[in-house]
Amino acid sequence: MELSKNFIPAEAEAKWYEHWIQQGYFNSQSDDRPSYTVVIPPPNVTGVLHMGHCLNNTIQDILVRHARMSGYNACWVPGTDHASIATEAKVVAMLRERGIAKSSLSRDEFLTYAWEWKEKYGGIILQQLKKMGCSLDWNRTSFTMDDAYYQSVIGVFVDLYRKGHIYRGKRMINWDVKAQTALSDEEVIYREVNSKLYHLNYRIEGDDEAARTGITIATVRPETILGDTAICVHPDDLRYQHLIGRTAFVPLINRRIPIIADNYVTPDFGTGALKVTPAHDMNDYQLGIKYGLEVIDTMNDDGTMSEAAILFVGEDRLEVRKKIIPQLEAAGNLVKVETYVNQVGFSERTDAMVEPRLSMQWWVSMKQLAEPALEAVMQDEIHFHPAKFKNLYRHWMENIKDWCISRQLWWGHRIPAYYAPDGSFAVAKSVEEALELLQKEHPGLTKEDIRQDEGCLDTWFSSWLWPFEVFHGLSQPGNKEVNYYYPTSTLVTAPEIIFFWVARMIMAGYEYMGKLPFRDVYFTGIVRDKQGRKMSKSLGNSPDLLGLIDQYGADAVRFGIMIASPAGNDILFDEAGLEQGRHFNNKLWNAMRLVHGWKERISQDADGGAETAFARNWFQQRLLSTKAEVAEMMQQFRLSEALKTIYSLIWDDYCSWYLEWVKPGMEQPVSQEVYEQTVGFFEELLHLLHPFMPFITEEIYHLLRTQSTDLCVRPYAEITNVNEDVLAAGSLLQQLISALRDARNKQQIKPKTSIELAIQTEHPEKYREITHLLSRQVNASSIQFTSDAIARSIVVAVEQDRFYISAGEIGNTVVQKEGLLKDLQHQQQFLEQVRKKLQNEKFVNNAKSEVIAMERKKEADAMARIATIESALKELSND
RNA sequence: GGGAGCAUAGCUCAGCUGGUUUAGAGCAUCUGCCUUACAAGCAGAGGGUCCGCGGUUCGAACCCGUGUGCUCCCA
Repeated sequence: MELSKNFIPAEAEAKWYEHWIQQGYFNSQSDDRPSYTVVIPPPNVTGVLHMGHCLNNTIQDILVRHARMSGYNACWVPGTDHASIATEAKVVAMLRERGIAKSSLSRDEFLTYAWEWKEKYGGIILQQLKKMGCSLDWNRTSFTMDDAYYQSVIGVFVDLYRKGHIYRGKRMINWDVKAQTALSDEEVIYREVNSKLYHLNYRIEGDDEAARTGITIATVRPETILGDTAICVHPDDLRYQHLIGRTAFVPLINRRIPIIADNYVTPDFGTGALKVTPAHDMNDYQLGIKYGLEVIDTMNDDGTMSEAAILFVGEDRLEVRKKIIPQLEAAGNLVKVETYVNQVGFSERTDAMVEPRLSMQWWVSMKQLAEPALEAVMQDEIHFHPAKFKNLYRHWMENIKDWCISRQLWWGHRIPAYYAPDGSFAVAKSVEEALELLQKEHPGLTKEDIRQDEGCLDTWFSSWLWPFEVFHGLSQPGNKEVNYYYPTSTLVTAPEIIFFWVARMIMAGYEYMGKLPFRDVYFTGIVRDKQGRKMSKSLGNSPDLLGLIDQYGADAVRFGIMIASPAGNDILFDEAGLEQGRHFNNKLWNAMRLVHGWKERISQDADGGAETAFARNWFQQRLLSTKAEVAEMMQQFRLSEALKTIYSLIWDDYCSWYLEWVKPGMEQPVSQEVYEQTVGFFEELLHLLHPFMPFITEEIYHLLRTQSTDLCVRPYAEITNVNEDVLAAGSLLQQLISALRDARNKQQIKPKTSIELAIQTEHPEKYREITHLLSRQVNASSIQFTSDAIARSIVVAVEQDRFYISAGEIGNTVVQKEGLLKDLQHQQQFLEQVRKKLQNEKFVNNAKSEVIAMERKKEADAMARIATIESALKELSND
């Protein structure tokens, strides 16, 4: 078979993904193996794959593939959430393009269009995950608005309402004027904005000095003065003492408002006098309650001024903000204008400037639900990786606020509350049930008389059920599937959604399943660009992931993103990482080509067997010990380190050392034994790497030799004990080869020039087995043992032994001498440090015996090296 | 204003319970090699007051305190 010079990712990726799917490897059915379950954090149905998804899903795939090969029944559930605000915005945009206004449609008509949109564009992201090699069980694809799921969400609402955890209340909320819906606190993004701080003077009732002077407040939202119902000052503020209790007039409309005192006011901000607008500011609202102030809502749903504003009715509040100033100036109320930078909230979905607003909404009271959820994490029933997120979690859970779950949207789970004409309402799963409930109070009521709440529920109110409802844990309680797969094993997510998703899933898990939803939570970092900026659509710094996969291959992309991403630390995305991944592909490919080429050179009479025994024995142990290390790292979710370890095992140990050691000479035959073992090692390396880079490993696995099964489902073998002596002998050899090569380099001995090597040691048996290896690796024509120094040679010291290099002409004694002197100084300093330790009685008494033994060996080695260097120096001066 | 985190080579970062030949990797740099697996490569090298200052300890990059600088989250 003809092998291409380089690995071609696109072909292998398409081929193997299809094969895996055909074989049904990713489909899980409950059986008697232990389960390893992961539910995907459902991406928005509107979403397309970005770097965050890439990182997150690569990690999940690594965990799932690793579990699958470790004997677990691995199940990774895909799906999407309905993303009510984002999807509704997309649908509205689609309708606009077709010339249809949402307001011209009935709810049902609109939803028909929405489903049409969802079927057509929704879930593109799931197709993209396949490109990355994600081993998801596609038979289980879930959606938060699937029929059964929908009913479960409604059921939970009704249940929580009946338990008293859900209530309806008029409260201050964040209002998105574009989407015309309430937003939860988490959906508001605060940004610094250059604003203007207007100083406005309010006239005061009366005709004394104070009244003539008036009182000056400062505001960045002058249009809200139309809703002012008080002015507040600090009770200790000497400037305003005499005004407390008097009456001021709102400019332009001359509403009479009281001047009150409360220590909420910061005297040194602005003028120290605060205008109070209870309907349009969170804090003002609290003041309003405290002092029984009137609440005047001056804004309509769409952000225009309402009738209550008296002026500018029907005009947008941001327009009014500009237009009101000349009028205030003309009326003599404008004192001055300052520039001012403040934090302003914007809608995460529509980017509209969010208006705090008083509104009737549905709430979940969180305190009781939070308790077991906090406990579970603090008691390590659920493990966070890294654990530092426990602090963050605790802080939030201990200061938890009620959750606003209603949204004034149509796309989503419609709130199951039904109103009678008089405004009384019932919460029930169906209109019939609601009618029954309402009829208790209103006997004559008919179905036609009652109407369902127009709003729908926050998307998170459905996704908090995800870990069990994807297995129908609520819709078919206690079914076989949920019993088997729940609690799930590991949740992989971004720390950004620790509150609105992770915490709430934990609450729902305990509330509805009576059990934790997952045992481990792995928090990924946030993917940033090279300059450390968060990736975002508006910055346009998000690379096109599918383009990168085309360019580098999925394995290289997975490698690139994983190699630089320790758990919980942000990663600066750099294409250099992907390049490294591509180089690694190339390395693997070429190692395969080398080994592959030996197949035709296998010969019964080849005498490679004995010669390479040392190398094979060493690598076997090296492989074993690395496998143990990797297993340990996987256990601890140190995935990036595990990958680095495997990378180095393959590149350095296998390719650079092992293959060079066992490689037959030019045109030389290779023994069956060496060939088999080398291929076997290679397979194990691919096996170890497979969860990280599934495509190339599967491809090479099958190119190496005919396989009875696929790598994808090959189980890992038990890890046996490691022979440390063999490892030590190997690393001694490596050290020796490097030192001799270094000496050759420093003396500028050309690679092609062979040397003669003499070894002076008290333990020649240490080297007997490796002399032929050594001679090949350092290009020595002969190796002998000597009891005396060799004249006119370069001496190299390794541990307590000396190695003399002789070559045709060894030139530069000056360079050699300089090098030796530098090394001598280094060794002496080192020895001094070691001795200082050993002479310290407290050290000798307190330290562990292994540590002391190590120090003694360091001392002996250093002394031997110093002696070697000194004698070499003497030789040089004799010349 | 409240909370959390980070600071290690030119750059990006590892370094788990304090002791592993006076701190590791990748990239970048330098030297020598087109050695028929791989120049997307090979063999080597240089490069660090582990942010400053105190402390605990026989021993600190690691633990404690403090200062400085940066980042994030919440209001």
